[in-house]
Amino acid sequence: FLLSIHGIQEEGPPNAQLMRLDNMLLAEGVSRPERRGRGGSAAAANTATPGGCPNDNSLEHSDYRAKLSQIRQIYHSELEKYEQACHEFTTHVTNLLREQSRMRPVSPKEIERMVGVIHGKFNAIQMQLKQSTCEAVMTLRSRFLDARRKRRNFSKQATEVLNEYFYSHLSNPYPSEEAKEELARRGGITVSQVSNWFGNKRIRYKKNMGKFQEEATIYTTKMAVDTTKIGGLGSQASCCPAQGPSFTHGDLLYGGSGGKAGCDSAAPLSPSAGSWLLFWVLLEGCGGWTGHPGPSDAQSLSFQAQGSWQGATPPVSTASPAGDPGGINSDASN
DNA sequence: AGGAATGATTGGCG
DNA sequence: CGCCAATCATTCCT
Repeated sequence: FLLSIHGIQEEGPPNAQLMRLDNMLLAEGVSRPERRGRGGSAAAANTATPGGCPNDNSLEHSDYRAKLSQIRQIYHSELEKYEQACHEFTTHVTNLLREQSRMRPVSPKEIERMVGVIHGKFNAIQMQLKQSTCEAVMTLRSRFLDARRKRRNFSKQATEVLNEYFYSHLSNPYPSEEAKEELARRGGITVSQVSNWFGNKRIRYKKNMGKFQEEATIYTTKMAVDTTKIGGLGSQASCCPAQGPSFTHGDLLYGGSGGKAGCDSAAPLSPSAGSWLLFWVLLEGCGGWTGHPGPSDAQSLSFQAQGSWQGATPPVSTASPAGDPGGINSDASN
């Protein structure tokens, strides 16, 4: 008899929110499809059911699913508890009123009203439960599904491969789709990870080339050795900084403001380096990355002049770590 | 603990 | 659509 009353707790405004919560819980697979369609007792048998998440074809979120399942379990056990309590309370109050009806007139209307109030209270509690469950799910989602939170550094192999390509195509570090696939394959990562890596690398290299000098020399020399360059001159071909031996970090610097994107804009470079850089610039067709990815993909002169792709970055100069010359590699062999 | 490094995401642009 | 720049969030390193 207790499910006969249903009209009373039809609150207007908060209903929308409740709908939202219900929908979300449903979407997350937290609440069951049938939910509380019927009276209180319906929810009994579902606590332990493990399966049931519909569209969750998870790849590796077993952990996520475990946590979600935990949330669901708590949600249902709480929900059941509330419904049971509601039921008990309702019968209790009903009985009480019925008993009182022997002493004084108690209209059925009054009973109904009472029951309605009780249900309203318990619904409010359920509402809170749903809300907090939603919050928990949201938190969980952001914790597990947001890939940023699961970042792992790439393997040595992957960074090796990527850096190798980057520094050997420094003049135009924009791998084609095929190249990306190849790099992804060799590094054991995905193509989009390769793209991300190059995006990050370009911007960070450009932003602070000094930081990458060592790395650059490492990879360029490695490359040079690897390719068993042309002749004795090969070593210089790897350009200025590749000459690791002469000094630890190339400390040559480059007037930050100088280079503009123009082909022969190398003029304002430091005096000693100017000729070399100009040479390389010309040799490279002065292609900056920013310009055209075009034909400059020649088998990679491993070096390029600064003027090229990062030329357009004004803000660099201040950023350099205290006292560190914004050093770019430039020729220092003399 | 705190900062540097680093992978991923977001918004804007051509 | 790919890129850049800024930003986030985590991991690594001291």
